[in-house]
Amino acid sequence: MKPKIVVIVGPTASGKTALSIELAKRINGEIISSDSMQIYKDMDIGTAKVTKEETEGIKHYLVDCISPDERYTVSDFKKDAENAIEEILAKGKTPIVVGGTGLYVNSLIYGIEYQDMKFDENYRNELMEKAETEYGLKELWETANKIDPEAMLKISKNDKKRIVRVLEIFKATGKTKTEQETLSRQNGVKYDYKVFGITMDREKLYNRINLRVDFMIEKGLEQEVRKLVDKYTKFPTAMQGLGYKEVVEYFEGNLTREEMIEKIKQESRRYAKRQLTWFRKDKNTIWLDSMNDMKDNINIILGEL
RNA sequence: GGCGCCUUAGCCAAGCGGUAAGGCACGAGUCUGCAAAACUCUGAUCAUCAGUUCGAUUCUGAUAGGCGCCU
Repeated sequence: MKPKIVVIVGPTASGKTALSIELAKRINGEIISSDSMQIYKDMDIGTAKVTKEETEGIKHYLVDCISPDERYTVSDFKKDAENAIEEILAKGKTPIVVGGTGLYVNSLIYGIEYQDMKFDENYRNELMEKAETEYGLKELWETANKIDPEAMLKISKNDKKRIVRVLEIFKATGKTKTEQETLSRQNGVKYDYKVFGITMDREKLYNRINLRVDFMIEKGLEQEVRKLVDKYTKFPTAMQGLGYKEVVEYFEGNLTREEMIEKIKQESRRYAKRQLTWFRKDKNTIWLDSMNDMKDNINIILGEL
């Protein structure tokens, strides 16, 4: 029988952290974060990373372990998360995967196997530069369409990132994206994942997000970003983090402080909406209302294990 | 009190006689190596009333609201 693994997903500010820690205490579990931004060091306030006190001694994996100037991707996550799962299982404990990055979560629950493939920075830059012009982008799309017409059926002609990706895969592996995806599904899923999603009345959620952003500012988000840009010179992905890029814009004088705060709130709300769209798609997810008593939600989870 | 200007979807904003560009937000959705990213879909009869006209958001007048200047 495959080991059972609890997965908790939900939009930002829905209360995933608190629920997961309570659950971990209850079932002798340890937590694996599936959050593409909390993985970075020196980014604590803006990512609402769990604090030492909040963990109540529960061990967290994949939090605070990558330098913001490093490149980290789903495939790294998949590998690291499975290692963590093995480590936790070896201790006789239960792994609890918690986080809001749908892409990362899917790599686990659908058992997607990523092939070894080196990242060619120059090639990407070259393609992205070409994609900047309307004609260049069209050309890239046509090239991609010759290589993998099946994949292009689902990719918009304006979707620079995905068009470029099709070409990157082909250059690096000689295989098409479609072939690559078939291979990625060969091995099947290793564990018995039980996915729980946290929901909340939309208006309440948006309210919580607004308050949380105000709190981040109060706690010194601006200083955190200042230190970050002073300490590191490049940010392959970390600067995509919500709240970070907006503060940088404010530093550069492109936004007033008020505008910056408003923008972080708005972008966070939109992010939460996209997360809900993502998680709703999986029909096996068991939904928990965040407004319920936490004990009740924990009991629902226990009932499924 | 006088003179002038303005009034287009939740917000910003083109059009200025032939039956309403665009951007943002909201909502819905996509998602296999940047994913807190990227991308897709989706809304109005033009402040109100009356007139001119084959036809008005576009012209005229009145009314309401706003802005500026003057006394």
